[in-house]
Amino acid sequence: MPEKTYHHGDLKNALIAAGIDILAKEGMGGLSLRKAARKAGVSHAAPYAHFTDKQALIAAIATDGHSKIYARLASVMEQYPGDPLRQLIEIAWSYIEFGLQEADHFRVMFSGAVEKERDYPALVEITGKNFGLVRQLTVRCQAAGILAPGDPDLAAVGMWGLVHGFVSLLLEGQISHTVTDRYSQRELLIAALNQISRVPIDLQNYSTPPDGG
Amino acid sequence: MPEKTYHHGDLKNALIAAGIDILAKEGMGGLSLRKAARKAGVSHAAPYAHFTDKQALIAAIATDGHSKIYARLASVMEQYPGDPLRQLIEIAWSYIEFGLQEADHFRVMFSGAVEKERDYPALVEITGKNFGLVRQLTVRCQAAGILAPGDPDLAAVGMWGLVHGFVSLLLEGQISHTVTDRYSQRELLIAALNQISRVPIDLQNYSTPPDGG
DNA sequence: TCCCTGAACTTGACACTGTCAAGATTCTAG
DNA sequence: CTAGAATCTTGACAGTGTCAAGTTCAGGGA
Repeated sequence: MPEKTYHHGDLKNALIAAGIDILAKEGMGGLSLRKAARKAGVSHAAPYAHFTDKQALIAAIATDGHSKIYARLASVMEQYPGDPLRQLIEIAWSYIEFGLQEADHFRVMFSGAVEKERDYPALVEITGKNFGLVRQLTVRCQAAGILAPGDPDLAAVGMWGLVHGFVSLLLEGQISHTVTDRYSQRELLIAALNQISRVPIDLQNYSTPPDGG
Repeated sequence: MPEKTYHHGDLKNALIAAGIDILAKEGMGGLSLRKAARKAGVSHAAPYAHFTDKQALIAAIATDGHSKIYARLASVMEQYPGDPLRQLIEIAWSYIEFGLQEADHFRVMFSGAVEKERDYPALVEITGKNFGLVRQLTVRCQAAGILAPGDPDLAAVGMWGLVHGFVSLLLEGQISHTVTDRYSQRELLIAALNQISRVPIDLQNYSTPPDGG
């Protein structure tokens, strides 16, 4: 049990956690430094000992989100070694699940909430790591004939773009309801992937994520 | 020259224009109702005669953005009748140009800044119209063998997702600099489109938008 | 042991924001 | 011409990001 001391002990992480919580419950508009401070049980100016800015807290929250995505994707990657098609599908699905479940956290990461990423090295590093993972997946899919051959960087941009754009449009309600009413999100994903896949993906075989996912 | 009268005359549109201007110069963080009011030369509470909320102004700005995109895309569509491949490429390019040139306006439209689109019928209508246009393009591309056959709604989601995701990732600096340093945005787009296109798109032929675009 | 330096935190202030209520002004339908 | 609606102003309130000054506390050197 943490004693109530003058020094919090782990305020920085407590503020990040509080911020993520506020984000989940009230969305971007409800997120404020003072509210996070209140939630962590400290005074309104305490955060300035750990974050230069509100921007800095937001950047930390975004960094946390990217780390969580990396952990998810890496875990899925390990789960299906030697099956790049399954890796592609389940990694995309995992990405989408995160986006839909943690919508506002996802938005903080990809919606320009962090105005100058350059200023936050940890953020730059983790986003680079994520791109590397996507690139790695791309290379394997190319070797397996799932994706077209060519510069893997270019293929990675196309593939990731497809998946990311799909979540974004879904998240912002840009996809007509005449479509979303007729198909499940999983079906929509498979269909989207089928547009870049060189081998046809049979909906039957991949209609649901396998158990133990 | 507009006289300085008590009644502004066109305050609603003036506020939208002011908002767009602020967005372009200071980004989302700099946008406030009071600043827009100041810019339009009215008192700080005047906007409430035309917008119930700050959200309502943001929704109006988003609606304006979607209309502008629609106008762009429709114009490109007319420019190349009977050439669906060119339509696909130049529509995608035009979409991307808007996103990159009017980055913050674009973000307002696609980043959850409008929390309840449902409440803004004009916004819902124009986004539906845009999806219709994308769908129309998709059908033509399918007929020409450029996109895989099948439910055009599904194909539209995949195609639009690809383009939209590409802009979003570019805009938020998620694409590794090792990639963006080596290729122009136009090249990246062509490469991305090549991943969903059934017919290979020769970079040579489409490296630049044709004159008069 | 004492002190002292720096980090972590509090208190108080400032300008700015979204929003509401009350009043002033102008437009327009009858 | 007049009544009511639409538009706009003024003034207020709570909440916000941020800074400056002071308070508490942990750890190291004497």
